[in-house]
Amino acid sequence: MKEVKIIDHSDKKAFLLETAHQLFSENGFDATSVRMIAEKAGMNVAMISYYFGSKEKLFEELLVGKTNYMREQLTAIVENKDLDPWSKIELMIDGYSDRILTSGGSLHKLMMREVSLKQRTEISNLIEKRIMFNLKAVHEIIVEGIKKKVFVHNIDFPMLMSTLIGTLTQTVTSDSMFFRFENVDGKKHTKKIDVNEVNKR
Amino acid sequence: MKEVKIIDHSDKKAFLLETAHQLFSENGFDATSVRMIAEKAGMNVAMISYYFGSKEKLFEELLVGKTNYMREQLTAIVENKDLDPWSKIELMIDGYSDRILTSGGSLHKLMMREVSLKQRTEISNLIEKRIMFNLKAVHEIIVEGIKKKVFVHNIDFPMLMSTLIGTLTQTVTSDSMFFRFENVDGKKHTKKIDVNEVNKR
DNA sequence: GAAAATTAAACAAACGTTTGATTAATTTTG
DNA sequence: CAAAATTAATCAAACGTTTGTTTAATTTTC
Repeated sequence: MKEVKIIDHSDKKAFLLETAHQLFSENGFDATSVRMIAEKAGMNVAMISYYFGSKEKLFEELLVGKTNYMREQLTAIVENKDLDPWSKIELMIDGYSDRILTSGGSLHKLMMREVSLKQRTEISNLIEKRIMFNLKAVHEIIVEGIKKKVFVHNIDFPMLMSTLIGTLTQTVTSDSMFFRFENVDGKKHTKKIDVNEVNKR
Repeated sequence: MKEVKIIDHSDKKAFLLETAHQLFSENGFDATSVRMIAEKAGMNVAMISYYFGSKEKLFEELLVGKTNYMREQLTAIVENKDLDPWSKIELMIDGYSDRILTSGGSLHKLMMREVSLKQRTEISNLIEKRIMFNLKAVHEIIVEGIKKKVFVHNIDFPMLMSTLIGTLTQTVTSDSMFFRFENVDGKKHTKKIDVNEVNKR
């Protein structure tokens, strides 16, 4: 009889993914070799091909996995009838900051870097698709807000998003530069200012 | 006899630099091989080592050369006594947009990508040094503006610069995404909005 | 004809991936 | 239930390419 067949090759697979995530974030996709990943994970190189098929596939799986959670969370916020547009926006930004920007390897930085290279078209398209989904969610909220007259109408949506995401990316990417000047008080600063940023619109 | 000498000796070096600039921008540093550069430039691979010593040195020389012009232009603006702070800011942004963002291979994108990888520390530091110089210039203008009471005081400078540069970078990097939504009317749009952005502060 | 420029060829190192063997666990047989 | 067959996981080694760089020979230049 067939009981519960828990072949837990998900443990090692997950660990490989997490290790790759870290290394990709630090060095980028190209400069991270499969041997580096395997070594840091304490496993054999062949396991990467064995589990994922290829280095690119590993990256894709990493991307899909990491963005899935946020995806769910996002749709939940959008479809929640009990929240007004303002709260939705705030919840969204909070979630984004916490989960994507600050989490260990900074997935956001990694994604932005890869999408800026049109070289690996497969991966770029995958990332774009995922980001577009989130953009649509934000767009919906804003449209709803306009309809309910909570927002001033005629917002330049592309520009707003460029500003928002751009600022976040920039802050994460090169805090070492800009914040070498003065009055820094940590990461919370960023989030707050960004909410204000939205408010101004 | 040699009539028109179309091929100037020093031109080849410059041509290599220009070709490398284009390829680096498209594919990134890692994914651009010296053979690609040489082939596209119609020269032998060994010429890169011959002229520059190494691939990294080529990149550094490219960086220094491309940023030097802007550097001069920038100091000229800052030290110009006939300009009020507002004009200076506008001139600066105009110059930046035209020369860095829109020019062929987008040096800006390339620099931002490389600085976000702390991997090649030599190059990262070089880029950071160059950018810091420009930041200081902008900072001076703002300080001057505050002293002359033209700007509202207490500007959060790091945040301002993050917003500004971040937005620009984002727009250049992924216009394909954000502007897939609506009301786009070209690149001029970006520049204008950014000036307004500054105005708001 | 010496110096500089340019070339083809070769270099070791690193890359991602495949292979064939080995182990251990599980399932199928008789 | 034990023996045989099958499966999944893991490994070291090697695969063929490609990488950046160097060498040594040849051509171009002045």
